[in-house]
Parts: sequence; C-alpha cells; structure tokens
Amino acid sequence: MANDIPDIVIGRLPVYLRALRRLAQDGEKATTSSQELGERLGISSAQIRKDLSHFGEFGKQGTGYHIDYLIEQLRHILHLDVEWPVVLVGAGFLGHALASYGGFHRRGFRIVWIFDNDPEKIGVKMGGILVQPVEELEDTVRAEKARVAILAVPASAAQEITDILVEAGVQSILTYAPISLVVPENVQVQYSDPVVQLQRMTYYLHP
Amino acid sequence: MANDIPDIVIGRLPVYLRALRRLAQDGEKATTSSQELGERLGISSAQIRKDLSHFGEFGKQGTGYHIDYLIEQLRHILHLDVEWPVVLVGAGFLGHALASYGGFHRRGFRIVWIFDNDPEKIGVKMGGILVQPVEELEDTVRAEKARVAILAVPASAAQEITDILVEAGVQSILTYAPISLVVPENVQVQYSDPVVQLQRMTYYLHP
DNA sequence: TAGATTGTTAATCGATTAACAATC
DNA sequence: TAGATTGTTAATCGATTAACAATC
Repeated sequence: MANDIPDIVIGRLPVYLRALRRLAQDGEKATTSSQELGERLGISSAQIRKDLSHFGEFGKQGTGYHIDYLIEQLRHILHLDVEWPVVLVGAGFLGHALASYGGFHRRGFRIVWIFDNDPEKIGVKMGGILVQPVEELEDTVRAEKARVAILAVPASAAQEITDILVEAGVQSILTYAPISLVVPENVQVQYSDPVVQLQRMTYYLHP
Repeated sequence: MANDIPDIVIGRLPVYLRALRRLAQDGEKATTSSQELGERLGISSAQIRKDLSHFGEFGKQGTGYHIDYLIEQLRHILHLDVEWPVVLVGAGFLGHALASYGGFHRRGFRIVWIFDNDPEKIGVKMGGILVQPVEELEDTVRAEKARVAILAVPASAAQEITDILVEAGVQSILTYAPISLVVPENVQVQYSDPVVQLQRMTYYLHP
C-alpha cells in the first residue's frame, strides 16, 4: 500500500495541529472554521478543507470543526497518539538546547538518549539525560528500537552518523548539519540549516 | 517590478550553493554537471538546469558548470555578496547555540546584536557579543538599519517581538518559536520548529 | 570527429482555487 | 427558517520532466 496522499499535504498537518492546540489553549470557543484557521495561517480555507478531506469528514456544515476532536484526529493521522523516543546525536551547544527544550513533551516526542564523541561531554547530564559515547550509538539504537533521531553534529560527521543510524534501524532523521544527506528511500529526512533559511530570504531584500 | 521567479525555485538555490561549496572545498574538479549535482541532492538534472535558466546561462554544453563561477553567480543572485548583520532575540540555550555557531561566517551572515528580557542574561557575553535589554531592541534595529532577525524566544513572546521588529524595519525573520506569525506581506518569515519537522515524518512510521 | 551536456520546448503531472449543492 | 460552512467538483494555475537541437 503506497502513499496516496501528497507529501505537501502531510507537511501542513502539523501546522494545523499547532494552530488548533493554540485555539484549544485559549479556550474561547469549542469550534473553529476553515476560514478562521486559514486567516491565522495565511492559507486559503479551500486548501484546509481539501487537505483534511483526504482523511475523512471532520467538520459539520454551518458550524465548522470541533477543535478538540480535530486535534485528536490529526494526532491519530500523524501517529502522535504514542510518544516517540528520540535519539539525539551531538552534545554541543545545539544539542544542549535541544536536550533542554521543553517543547517536545506533549507534542509526541521525548529525547531519551544522547551521544557524543567528546570525552569531555561523556558522562555529563543534559536535560536530565546522561551523554553516552558515540561508540555505543549503533547497539543502543538497535536494542532499543529507536526510529527517530536528531542530528546535531558538524557537517564532517553527519553522513557517517547517518549511515550508522540507518543501519541500526532509524527511519526519521531531523538534521541540523549543513549538508545534504544520502539515505535509502524508506528513510525520511527533515533539514534545518539556519543559513539556508536565511539565504532564502535575502533574495527578496534589495541591498 | 514584481517577482517573476517562483518562491520554490529561490528556495532551492541555497541548497545548490551549499552543495557547490562542498564540491569546491573537496577541490577535485573545477566543473560539475546538473546530473552530478542532482544525484547528490536527490533532484532531477532537468530541474536544476531549469531553475538556473531563470537567471541566465551559466553552463557550457559538453562540460557543465564551472563550480567557482556558479558559486559566485548564486551568491550574487541571493544577495550574498554583502554580509548581512543579524539581530538575535532570545538568549536562552538556543540563542546561545546560535550566537556560538561558526557557520554563519562566510555564508553571508553575522550575528551582531543579541537581546533578552532576563536581567540575569543582560550583560553576559555570548559568542563574543554582549546581551542587551530587550527595551533597546526597537531603537537599535532602527538606528542600525538591521533587516534580518532571528527569533529564539518562547511562543508567548514571539508575536509581540515580531511586531516590534517589523515596526523597526526588519524584513526577514527566521523564527524558532512554535507559532505562526502574522506579518505584512513585504516581510519574509522562515519557520524552524523541530516538533513540526518531526511530526512531518511520523506519518510515514508505522507504529 | 565523437561524446557529453547544456538550455529550452512541449507534454505531463500535480496542486490550488472558485464555486456551489448539501446540510447543520 | 435564514445564515453559515462543509466536502467536493471542475477549472485553473503552476511545477516537473522528458526529449532534443545546439554546441562545446
């Protein structure tokens, strides 16, 4: 069963989910509409309705979408009704920031292992988690069946660590290294390179 | 003169640039081809040629693209032949990681101001830069004509800080806050929310 | 010359939007 | 009932790709 639903649609669902959670938190109303959501996100209401219609009928004519119900549906679609344990590789400043970030909790993820190759870092606690030697990465991933990883290592180490992660069974990698990774097609990669993101904007700045 | 060239094309150029710089650094050859580049990036060669053709003719039949020359052209197109001073708001762990990141240098950016609202942080040096009180943000941005900002503040502060930045003249914002920002249409925003990125991948994981 | 690879065209493929019947 | 808003259709719009003449 291959994937019927466009990647680009899947990519928007977490953004919808985030906006819905905000609406739920504000607690002003129990329902919202594709129009209201679209205005907040800068997306057309038709697109939101179309995206959601790939998965079912979640709204009611005349009233819109029940916020809590739609949140539950999106969580289910995105497989967020379980908490995913995450392996973090790289315990530099960025690794430290990620390990200490409170935002994973309740949104589906928890960093539970941290690895680094620097003897100074090994044994240190970050976000309450002990930093382990990278030599143990492969065995740990395999034994614990970790499927989600975050890469916060220098470009020079990124492909090598990726190969280890993939070999050990990781299927989803969020990478901060400024390099394009080569992975098998069943492995998902999301890139976060601040420089690339900044460079996407300077085109529009007239010097 | 409005923008003729699709956003999606602009978005790929920094990725091409990054790959080209890697090739230049390896120093094995002076030229590359759309095919080689495409294989490294997982993009079709036709797309690379098409993207570049929006801006001119940079290659030669039979030999491909001269790497250094194409790098220079892309830098020029993306307005990276000047170094952009960047204002960073938020001096938490993430702000610290960004301030200490060596990767901005030589890729077109330099963080030169850091602001925070925490008295404990103000006066501290991060990446060699003094953290200043957020009360001075607006005046500094205006006086120094900063046009690029990075937001590393909690969701609760993000829209408020955004409004100040926009009011003071910032036109490009890279935000790490887990919230959709509302900005005028002449302001560019790039989002980096690790949870959203992870959530985009769990859809493809079968629990 | 033979081989390689560009830039571009036209065809294909895919995504977005406008509009509206259905219905809460 | 009147007003609002969904889910869906068909039309439009835009992006990608295959193919190839041009030419280095």
